[in-house]
Amino acid sequence: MLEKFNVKKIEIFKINKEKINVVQTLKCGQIFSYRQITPKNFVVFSADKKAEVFEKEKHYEIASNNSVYFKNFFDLETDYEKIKNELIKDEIMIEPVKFGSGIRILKQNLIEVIISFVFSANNNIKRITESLFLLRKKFGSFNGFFAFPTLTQLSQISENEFKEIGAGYRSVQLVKLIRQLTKIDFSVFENLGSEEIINKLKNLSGIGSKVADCIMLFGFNRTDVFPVDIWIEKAFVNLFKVKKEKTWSRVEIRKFLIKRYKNLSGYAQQYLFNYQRNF
DNA sequence: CTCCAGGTTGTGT
DNA sequence: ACACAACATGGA
Repeated sequence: MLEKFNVKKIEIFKINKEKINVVQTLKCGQIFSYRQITPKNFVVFSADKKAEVFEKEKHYEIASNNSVYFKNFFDLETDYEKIKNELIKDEIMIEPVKFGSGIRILKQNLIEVIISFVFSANNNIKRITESLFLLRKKFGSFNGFFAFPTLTQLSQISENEFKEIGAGYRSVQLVKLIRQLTKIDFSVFENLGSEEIINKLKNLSGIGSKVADCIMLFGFNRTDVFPVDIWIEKAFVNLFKVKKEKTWSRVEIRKFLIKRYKNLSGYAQQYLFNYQRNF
């Protein structure tokens, strides 16, 4: 019946709550493209795909016509118990890990992550979310919902149109950035070391050290990076017993934390960010 | 009115 | 290499 109209069938799959806390995962700042309908019902958008999440007693029901994509998206294969047990060997991490124990790092769409985190610079989450919603609504394809604009669609957007959706002074950077992105073959990035990719990213308009690290973590799923923003600065001062006379730069904080958490830095960052922001 | 928000950039030393 | 003001915008 549905096939006649070339509509993919909506599938439902379940995720045990041991595996993930969807509320924590969506609200910890890594993703801007979701909506909370009721306390137990969320809609998540990624690129041109959509999933609806229903919280039940002991599991979540995920309804989507891209179930394969979202099974990967929620990062269900990674052994977070192992990661958390390793991290809490550091006493400082015990509370943050306990507080955000259901957080998973989502495997998001690369272009969406890049554009989203350029919007995030010197901005607040409420405004970022609103701007990105308007971006999808005004420039994304509609197929029951508004998809994130493709690179081709993004490259049609003018500086003024970016200003209209609240991008502010980032509008110039975004237009430049998108032009640069169209000339990049990201498939070769997979084989590069993290520092190499970061250097390439930092050459792009609107991308500095922190946004580059976010792209690494949320777009490339590299966990040997540590995005240091205002909240990590606060967490660092509050939780780590460092000399108070010295004022630590973000570069120094990043280096200190990566040396401490190594290839688990990205996970540690999410726990600390979430703890500092929401506790 | 001033300060802040998941910072980056250009310019100065 | 590091420091620092300027940069839109809406909310507190």
